[in-house]
Amino acid sequence: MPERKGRPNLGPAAADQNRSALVSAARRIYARHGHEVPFNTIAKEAGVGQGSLYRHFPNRIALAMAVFEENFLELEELAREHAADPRCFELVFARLVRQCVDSLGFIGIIASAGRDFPLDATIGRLAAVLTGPLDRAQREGLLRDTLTIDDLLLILRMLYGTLSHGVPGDAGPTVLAQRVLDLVGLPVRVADPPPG
Amino acid sequence: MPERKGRPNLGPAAADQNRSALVSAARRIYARHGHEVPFNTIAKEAGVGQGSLYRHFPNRIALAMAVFEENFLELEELAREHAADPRCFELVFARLVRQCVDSLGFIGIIASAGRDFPLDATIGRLAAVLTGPLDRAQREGLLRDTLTIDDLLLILRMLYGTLSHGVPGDAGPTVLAQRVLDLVGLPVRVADPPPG
Amino acid sequence: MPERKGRPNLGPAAADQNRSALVSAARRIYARHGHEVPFNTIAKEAGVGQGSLYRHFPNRIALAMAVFEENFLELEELAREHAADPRCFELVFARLVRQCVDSLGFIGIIASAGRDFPLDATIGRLAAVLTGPLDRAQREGLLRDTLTIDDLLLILRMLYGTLSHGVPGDAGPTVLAQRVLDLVGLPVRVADPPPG
Amino acid sequence: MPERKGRPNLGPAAADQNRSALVSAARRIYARHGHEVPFNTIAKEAGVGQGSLYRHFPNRIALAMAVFEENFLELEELAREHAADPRCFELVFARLVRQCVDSLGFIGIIASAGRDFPLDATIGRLAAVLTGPLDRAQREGLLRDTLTIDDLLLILRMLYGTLSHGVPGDAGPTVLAQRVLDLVGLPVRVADPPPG
DNA sequence: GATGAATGAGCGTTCATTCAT
DNA sequence: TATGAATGAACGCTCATTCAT
Repeated sequence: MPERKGRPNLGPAAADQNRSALVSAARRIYARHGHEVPFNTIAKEAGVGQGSLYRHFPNRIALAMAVFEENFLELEELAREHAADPRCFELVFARLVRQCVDSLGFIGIIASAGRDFPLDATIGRLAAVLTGPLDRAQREGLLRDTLTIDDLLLILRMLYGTLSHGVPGDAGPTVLAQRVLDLVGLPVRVADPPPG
Repeated sequence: MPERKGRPNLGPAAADQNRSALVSAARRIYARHGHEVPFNTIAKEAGVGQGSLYRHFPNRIALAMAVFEENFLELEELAREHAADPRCFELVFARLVRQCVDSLGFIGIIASAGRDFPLDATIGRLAAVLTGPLDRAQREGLLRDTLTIDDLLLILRMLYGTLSHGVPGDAGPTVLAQRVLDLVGLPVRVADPPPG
Repeated sequence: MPERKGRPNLGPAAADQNRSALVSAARRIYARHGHEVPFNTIAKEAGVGQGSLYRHFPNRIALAMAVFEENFLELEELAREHAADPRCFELVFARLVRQCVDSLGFIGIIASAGRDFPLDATIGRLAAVLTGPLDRAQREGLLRDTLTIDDLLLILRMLYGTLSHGVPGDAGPTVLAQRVLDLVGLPVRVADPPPG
Repeated sequence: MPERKGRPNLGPAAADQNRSALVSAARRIYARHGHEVPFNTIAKEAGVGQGSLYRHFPNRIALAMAVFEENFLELEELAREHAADPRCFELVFARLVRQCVDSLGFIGIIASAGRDFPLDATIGRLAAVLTGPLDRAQREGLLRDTLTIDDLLLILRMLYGTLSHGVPGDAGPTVLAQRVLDLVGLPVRVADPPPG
């Protein structure tokens, strides 16, 4: 007489559903409570057993990587689509900032992983998406010539660092991000968050 | 059945020594491991019992406050001494940046205290030290007129945010801080850390 | 790095077993050492991890409540069964006294919870079980008319108070309880404890 | 340059003062918070160093004993003064009840000392004070003949037990004590507490 | 594959007791 | 003798991780 109570066991069929439920639960939870919530909070929010969480993502880093993968794909596609557009840089960077704002928790996981996580590949991939658009923007005279990829990476880090420490009376993260970009003199307009 | 062996009890005379031993142990530990180390790691590093740690600093925030108090006094004295100097702003801000670099862990404590710690007084005090020097520097034409106190506070936050998430292959924090200042266009030269 | 050796994990199937093991361990431990033993002594006695103790009973009060619930059900059933019996009061009250003797530790938890535990509902439920039998016994002339429900509650409190402070050379609790009842002139005979 | 701060060290002269300050601080504290307050709370309330507390009373039991000694002297004197009075029992017992109400905390110390404290001597002394008055009262027909010294001791225990577990909405202890005495049929009127 | 109970190491904190001054 | 700082064992509780079903 199995399955007496609790969530029904839907069997293997539910695997994919569970996986995405976990990712979006993580987005919600991390946005609300930061990345230091007990790991199984996410399982609960996703309506999934704790074992399933561990099966899909053996640790927090794996979860973050999954989100980054989505983010990268989106970014790379955007860059490809607008390769010919002189304003490509602004488009891509604005989207990147948007992602950064939306994925604070996942970045936080990586940030606090320290040497447990080799950052090089991720940074390389980020540099790769940005290089083309940056060059182009500089050739068009839309961006000062002295700005390097490393500067952009540092700016991203500043952005994350600034946003990651919420303060009671803060302006919303979008507004704050815009102020940061303005202060470093980057002519990029942060888009509003997607509705929902 | 306490105190059977181990550390000798040096008596009340050691109180002040212990207090400063705790503060400097905290500086060391936080610099090496971030502000999330178990609290009593600090007691161990200071060579002091856990109870003494709690006697001197009933919680992490109290420890941070003690350090901030020292920092503020130093800053306020510096501002007073150089009130007449046109380069006062640079001196004070450079020192502030230095303190920020050296006190990352303590700032981290406050940053993660959230609503448990009323930030207003601290921010007000910071604004108060900076206002005079900022005005003066702008009158002297050493700083662009559009820069507000709020911008400075945001820059400090960016600075802290950037430094607070150490990354394996990082340049030293001093170098990183300098790059941040350069990126936001603040003509301030970060001093080298005091030896020792 | 949990669960490297030691107790085997018997899986969820053991949940119910564990729960009752905890309750009966608590009965044993509280009887032997009073309700102020470290909470996880009970886990150890039950042969169960500390986490399981907290899963089943998030705090001492929850443990006491579980026992009271059992006790109340027993009492209410007894009252129902013997509703027609003129000696119903004696039966019910004797059982109640028996429970009181056997559950001293759990009562102690509640008694020391102070304002953390709203006693009203529990007292109300107790009053409810006793009212019918009391009336009946008075109508039958088996009990003096002046005795109120409040008196009964006070007697119970006296009983608990008396038993709760064990004294080295004490007579057994059953004997002591009987002496208390005799002193207050309640014609109730305390049953012997159930064997085992 | 001794005595830089804090309470002045008055030297040996203050010994007696300190001792009584400690006892009356203990009365206040125990009345307000029960006997489980941290031991040095009493030193603080007395305005005395923690070392002095331990010098005068090496443990809680010693403190309780000191109070009991006072109580016994008072009781014995009262019994002696009124030896000829037929109402001696009532006087003495009422006073005893009053002491019991006022010294709940100290009794609690003893009650929770278990086997660490040999109760026999204390009980013997109590029995000794009560025997004469009890006999006399029975001879006078003021008390039922069946009442033994052991009954009286049990009544005291019931009294303490009842009062020791405060309950949020309780009537004052004096009122409660009276109800207990009435329930056990002891014709004794509990005096009001001494003012102050 | 999914479920969720079980495990126990580890951190924060308190407090009894000691002891240099 | 008085003072009060120092010590560290012990408890409450959380949560990462494992594993029987």
